[in-house]
Amino acid sequence: MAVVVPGKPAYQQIAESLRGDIASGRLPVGQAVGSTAQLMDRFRVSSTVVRKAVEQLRTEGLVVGHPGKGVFVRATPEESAAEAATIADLAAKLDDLRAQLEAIPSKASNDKLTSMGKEIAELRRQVATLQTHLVELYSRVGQPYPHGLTAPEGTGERRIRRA
Amino acid sequence: MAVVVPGKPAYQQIAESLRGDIASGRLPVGQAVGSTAQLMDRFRVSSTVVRKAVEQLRTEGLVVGHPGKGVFVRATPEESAAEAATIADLAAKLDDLRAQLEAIPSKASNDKLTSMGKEIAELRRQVATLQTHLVELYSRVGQPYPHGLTAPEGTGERRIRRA
DNA sequence: GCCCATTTGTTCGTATGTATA
DNA sequence: TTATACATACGAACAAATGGG
Repeated sequence: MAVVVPGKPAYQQIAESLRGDIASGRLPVGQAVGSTAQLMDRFRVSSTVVRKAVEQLRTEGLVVGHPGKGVFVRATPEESAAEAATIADLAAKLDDLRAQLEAIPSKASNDKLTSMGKEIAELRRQVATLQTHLVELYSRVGQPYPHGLTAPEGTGERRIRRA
Repeated sequence: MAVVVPGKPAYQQIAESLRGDIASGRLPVGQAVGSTAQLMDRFRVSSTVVRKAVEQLRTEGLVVGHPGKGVFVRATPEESAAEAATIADLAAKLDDLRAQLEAIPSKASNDKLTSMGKEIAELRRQVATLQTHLVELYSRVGQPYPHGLTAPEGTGERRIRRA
């Protein structure tokens, strides 16, 4: 029987317990962590404590809740820590995404996909817009935009110009 | 009079309001944000909503609470944005988006184009979701979204022409 | 030192709205 | 429609820390 002991908030103990289950694999990704009622009975606490513990795991990116279905494991603590990080990582991922988008038309050009080329182009424009906004977000937080991540060339005349 | 309107959770609205006050300097670092009772009277909500809003700011690292004294501003959103973990969501969605982009060329080679059209539609939906999260990221920083793109409709090109 | 009001943090119970099955 | 489940919201209570009398 899982039990909470005094000396530390109950919701933190429950969060640590569930976090350990996720890290050890007893709660694999995609598995439901159990409903609020089940966790209440398991740890012998009120609904408030259970929801607060689950909410903490949700903010950590470990679980995700779906109304009417349940709360499911989304990632392990290691995965979540790798995903987290700074805006720099986000910028790098976005740059990779843009590079792949620009590579698509060349691969699909040998086929009769010209109609879909416009769709791809639209996707590229949207990604380029996202990157532009990300650059602005950089300036607002006072961080320098990492190395020579250039603006998209073929999709527009957008120039990344930072102070 | 600060008032919460329906359509969005009250605790989120209050958190955004206080976050904006911190970002604008109306609540400088070291300043008390006001007791729970004061915020209850100011926003006309229950103690639960106030505590949940303050708790969110605390998890964001903007404020720090001292029992018996009060809750005080710890850092500005810009300062806290560097180590903000709220970007984890954005990074995860970018990973999913990139994974689907990698799957496109293979599908174009050994599959029909009909399924590829659905893939493109799904991609566009995810890019739209990404934009939404970027808007949220802006709000967390305390700055309004520069505007120019909202939800995607049709294939109409959106032109981002901001100063 | 002692009491007491204030304040945060935690916990309890309950109710409502919405989404899913 | 009914039942389940999460998210939000209401109110209340207690412990711990702070500060004033």
